[in-house]
Amino acid sequence: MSTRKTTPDAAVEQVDTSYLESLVGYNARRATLVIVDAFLRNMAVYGLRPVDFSVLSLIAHNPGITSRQLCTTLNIQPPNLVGMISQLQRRDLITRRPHPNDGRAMGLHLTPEGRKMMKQAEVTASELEEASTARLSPAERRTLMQLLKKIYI
Amino acid sequence: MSTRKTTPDAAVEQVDTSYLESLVGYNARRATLVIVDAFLRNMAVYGLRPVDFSVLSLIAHNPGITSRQLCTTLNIQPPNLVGMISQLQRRDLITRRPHPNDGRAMGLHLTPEGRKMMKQAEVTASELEEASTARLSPAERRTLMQLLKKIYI
DNA sequence: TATTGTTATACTCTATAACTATA
DNA sequence: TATAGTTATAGAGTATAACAATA
Repeated sequence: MSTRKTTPDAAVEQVDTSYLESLVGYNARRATLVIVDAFLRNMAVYGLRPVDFSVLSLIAHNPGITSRQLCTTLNIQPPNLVGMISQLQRRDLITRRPHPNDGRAMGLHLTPEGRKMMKQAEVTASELEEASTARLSPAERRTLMQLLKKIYI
Repeated sequence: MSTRKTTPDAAVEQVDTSYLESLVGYNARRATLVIVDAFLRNMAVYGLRPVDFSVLSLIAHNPGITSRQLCTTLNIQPPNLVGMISQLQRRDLITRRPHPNDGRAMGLHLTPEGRKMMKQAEVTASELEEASTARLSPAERRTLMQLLKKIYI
């Protein structure tokens, strides 16, 4: 049997997070959550979540893109895109036209209203980026994106 | 009425993602998903999701921490932590002991089995970090974490 | 009166199986 | 036989309201 005295429990005053903060994954997740939160607040006026903005932005810069291409690019499961597309169509932000080469697919395009809204939304997104990275210099911001790309590309 | 000819739709061959890739939020989210995916695969042998690992790691480095402190530190809603804690307790990885100063709270501690498992799990997590950031030099890895902290702290 | 931990519950997000129309 | 889009559905993740016990 042990002769060591049993130390009474002490309360934790300050939580030590140094180990978790030494992990890239933890830091990347925390930073992402902060930016996504800011995005949700600032994009609420357009009624756009991050995924809606990504979808509309890809359609804006790739007129005629198909749902399949959106799914592959954004890692969305096809069934989960269906509702988003029909909602954006009901809001008269996008139209679906027959694909020129593939009778199974539909090409997605912004409507004039969609174009007008995205022009403003991309300005808001840029302002939001500036605010989220306010403590970074332009050079640090470029470095950060290069390093993040080295992880996921 | 317009005299402009209607251009027939063209198919999108290569999806242009350059705009999205100019946003820190997009890059941070994509990098996080890659690391989380690797985490899920490598930590499955321990039956730990990222949140379980974070909780156990904080308990390991802060013996006696309360549920409330875990929630605040990890941005978890208290009702969502209850199930995790009881599951970790059922797996005999943690114990709950009365808090020394606060009769409402319970102090959380690792069991010997919990300590043994987390010792291995943290080694796996470190290996995983190395693999996820294999294309980064040690200096770049340090820079990346500094820049991410500048966003979320 | 405020806080810790809890239950119940709802809402969102994500994933899978199976179908149709076309390639 | 494979692929684009769709439906139905299940599971995981996240959020809010309300309560008992204690501060």
